Amino acid sequence: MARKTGSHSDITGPKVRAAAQKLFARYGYAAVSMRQIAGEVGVQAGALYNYTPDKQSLLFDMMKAHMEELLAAWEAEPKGEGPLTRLEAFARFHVRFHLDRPEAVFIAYMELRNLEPGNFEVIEALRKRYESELEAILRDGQEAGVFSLADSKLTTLAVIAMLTGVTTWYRDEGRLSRDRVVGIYWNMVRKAVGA
Amino acid sequence: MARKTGSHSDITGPKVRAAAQKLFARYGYAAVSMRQIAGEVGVQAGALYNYTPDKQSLLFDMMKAHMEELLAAWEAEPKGEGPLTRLEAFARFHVRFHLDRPEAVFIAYMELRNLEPGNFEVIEALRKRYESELEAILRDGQEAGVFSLADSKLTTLAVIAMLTGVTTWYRDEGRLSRDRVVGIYWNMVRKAVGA
DNA sequence: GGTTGAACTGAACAGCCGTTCAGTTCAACC
DNA sequence: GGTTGAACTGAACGGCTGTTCAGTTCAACC
Repeated sequence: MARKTGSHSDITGPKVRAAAQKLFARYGYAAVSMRQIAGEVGVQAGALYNYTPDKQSLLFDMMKAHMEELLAAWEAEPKGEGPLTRLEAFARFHVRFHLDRPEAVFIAYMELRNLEPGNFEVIEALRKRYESELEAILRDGQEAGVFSLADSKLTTLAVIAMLTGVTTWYRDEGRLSRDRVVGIYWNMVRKAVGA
Repeated sequence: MARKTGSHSDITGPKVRAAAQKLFARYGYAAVSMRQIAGEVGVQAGALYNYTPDKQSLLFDMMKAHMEELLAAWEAEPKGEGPLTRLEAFARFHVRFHLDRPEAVFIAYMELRNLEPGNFEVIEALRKRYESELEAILRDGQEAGVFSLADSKLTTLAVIAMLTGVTTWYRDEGRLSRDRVVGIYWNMVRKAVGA
């Protein structure tokens, strides 16, 4: 029988994940100990094992959730018609989504090598599925004569690298507003694909 | 009196740096132990301390050397006249330089957070000096009416992110030759800045 | 061929690692 | 108010960490 109050698992569980995300993003997975995470949450290290089977799962679950959220959010995004409109939707969506989750993004790009082989494959597959969304748009636009690309695969990776790079420097208190940054990135992408 | 043969320090020293670079790039600084590095070199862990005062210096010296090599190489690069020519020189140089040193580049971008504060500042300053080289070109081109930029600072970071991204996917055995890749990236940069 | 000293070994140091688990706490229920 | 069980503590496990250092090796020199 589930208790309503007095039960902390639905509070501590998210706290554990939040603490792990914060610390992994700041210091890196390998440099963060379970005791540090526990300290951030306010419990002893042993208590963490009520919420995760091990440290690796903490990383993997967080990365998997991030990638699935990314794919689901893009699927739910209104995309409009035609390659140019869809590319604009993608560019704006990508920058906004990444600006909203700087920690998760940082971890997703930095901690791939700390995943055990089986876990790595899962995340890698999700990442490729996302990349193929952009590549499909670029190929469609290329065939329709809307874009002018030397190589759609290379362009896909170059565009994603450029857009994702926003997280390395953007700060909310900064000189440029979010909307302005999103608009500038979209403009650069548009020009880069020759549209 | 320095011995000519029989002395291994001029062999082991570079070996240590090479092993550290290889392992840091593959598994990350925090995940690599001094015993692993020693094993790669073929000595015991204690012997490493003939070549570095500590593990942190191994990382810092390698990153500092990389950044200084980057700046020196760019300084030595023939740049030509005018913003467009200089931008082309920069783009081609950047991609080529980074393709030649995938491990050092990877470490320089991934291990910043594992630098002690004082060391971090040094590397950060070198990185900013390099970025300002590109920004100067972009501002000159903007003022000369050759480029069309929404924001020179943002464009600087976006261009560098795009160009550096090449190291995440390029493989020598791949579909596209180095020269072809360099040319495609330059073309995307050129279009992105509106030239 | 005896001496020197750079290079290296191998063991030890204190301390932290991820993980386990018997025992304690205490709100929620009967 | 006694019982239950989820949540958590605190100590322990073996093993690994970066670093130190007395002792060994051995090529190069006098």
